Amino acid sequence: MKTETFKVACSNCNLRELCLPIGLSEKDFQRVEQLVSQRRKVVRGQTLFRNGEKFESLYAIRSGFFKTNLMTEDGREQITGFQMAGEIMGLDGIVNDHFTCNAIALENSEVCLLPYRSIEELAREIPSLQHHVHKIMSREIVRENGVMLLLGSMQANERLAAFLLNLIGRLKVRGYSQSEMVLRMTREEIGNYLGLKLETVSRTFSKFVEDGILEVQQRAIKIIKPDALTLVANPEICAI
Amino acid sequence: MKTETFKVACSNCNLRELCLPIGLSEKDFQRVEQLVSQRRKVVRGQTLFRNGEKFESLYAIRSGFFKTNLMTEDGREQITGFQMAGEIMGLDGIVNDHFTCNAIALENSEVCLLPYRSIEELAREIPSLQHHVHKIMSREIVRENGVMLLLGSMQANERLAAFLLNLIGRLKVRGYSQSEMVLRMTREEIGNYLGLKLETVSRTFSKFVEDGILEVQQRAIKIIKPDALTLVANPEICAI
DNA sequence: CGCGGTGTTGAAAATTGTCAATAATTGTGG
DNA sequence: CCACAATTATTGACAATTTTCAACACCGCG
Repeated sequence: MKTETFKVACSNCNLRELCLPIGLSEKDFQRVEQLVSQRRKVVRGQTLFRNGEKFESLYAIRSGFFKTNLMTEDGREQITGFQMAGEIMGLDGIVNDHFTCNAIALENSEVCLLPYRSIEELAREIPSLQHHVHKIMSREIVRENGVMLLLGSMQANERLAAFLLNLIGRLKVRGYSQSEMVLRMTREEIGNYLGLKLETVSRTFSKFVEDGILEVQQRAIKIIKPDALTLVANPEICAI
Repeated sequence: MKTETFKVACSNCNLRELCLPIGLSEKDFQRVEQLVSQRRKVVRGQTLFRNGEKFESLYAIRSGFFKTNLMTEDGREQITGFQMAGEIMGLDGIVNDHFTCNAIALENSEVCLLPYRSIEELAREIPSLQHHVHKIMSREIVRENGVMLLLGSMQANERLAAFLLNLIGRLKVRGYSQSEMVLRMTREEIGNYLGLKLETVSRTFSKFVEDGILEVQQRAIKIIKPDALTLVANPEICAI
């Protein structure tokens, strides 16, 4: 639970265009960088923050992979998102000064602490930072809207296809292959996020392999026919 | 599509504690009020804003009732929320300067325009307004997390129970009865929001009536056993 | 090398969806 | 104000998708 302090956080971080607004002046950049003075390592399986805990910082993922989830009292889990490097966690904590979900590392990870009060202060002085914060929150709202569409209107194969395309797209932005990836989560976690049981996820993977759309070796996924996958995820195109 | 201009918007509005931060100084209150200088009437069925349209304002509902939805190209709809007086719409537009969903009035309504650039400016000068904006966005994120739990992990009867309790709770805050309400949406719209077909919604209503939990006359709902409804919505309590 | 966690697959069950008929309600125009 | 049409809601019978339960295979690690 200890938090190490570093001198410089952002200058040498190749994710800064994801975390920070572009076009900051040298001076403003330094002020923001000063704000991001603490990092924390989170080992696989460890909880970064949990429901009910006091909210004081947002967290930017420097490296690694997380899930956020809600747990009901009767033990049901609902995963609300998978987060990768450059993404921000903890926005749910702002409204009530307490986190309302849990964030758990799915691999050994490192996060930068973004003390919320300092962000507010600085955002008042740097308009582009202010707008950036708003955009990050708005983006999360739009993402969740998309998940609602997925959960509310799509079938198992459509959900999984959309999920895989989403993941690979985000990996592509970060410079990874757009055809291959290694999943960080179990079938059960995928199913949980998508509102399906793990067996359904497994079966759907098998069907995609049968159809020659994917190659699957456990968690290693290779997309053979990206267009076919897109077609499954977006039935509207199919209607042409 | 015309927008009328009024002198005073917030002073005489009994929803201001929902829209605006509390504890504003007289001076700051006036500045905020000046910002909210335009209103617009939206008749039942009319679209307030739609996907793709340029984003320039948030909208606060002064009176009436809305739904927001996503439409896929193949004609599928997903309702992402129902909004009532005092609630804010349009947060999805910030990230890309364009709305990503549609807002449709479910009854004759009136909204206040909150020009986004002006909000940003003023938020830089009034910390409590800044924090209030952040809280509104954070609250929306938390709400959507809850919907994900509902859609991903709950069964038809649980979904409907949670939905009804949510609606009646929000109405209660606004001074309405906590046991009776008139729904503003069709069974199809309820089902769409909850990831169910309208027949399933109808059947579930009938079952609740059978069990003596509700009285239902079309859209008029009376909650006879609120505890039983809570029990259906929150199975964890049942596990005691 | 064996064990625990993870993943796959089959068969049966359950929930929800689909299709269809009917009823109730609301809106519209004469 | 009434009649008719259109929309909305209810209910039944059957179908489809997904879940449940179970058995087994695979992988990584101590």
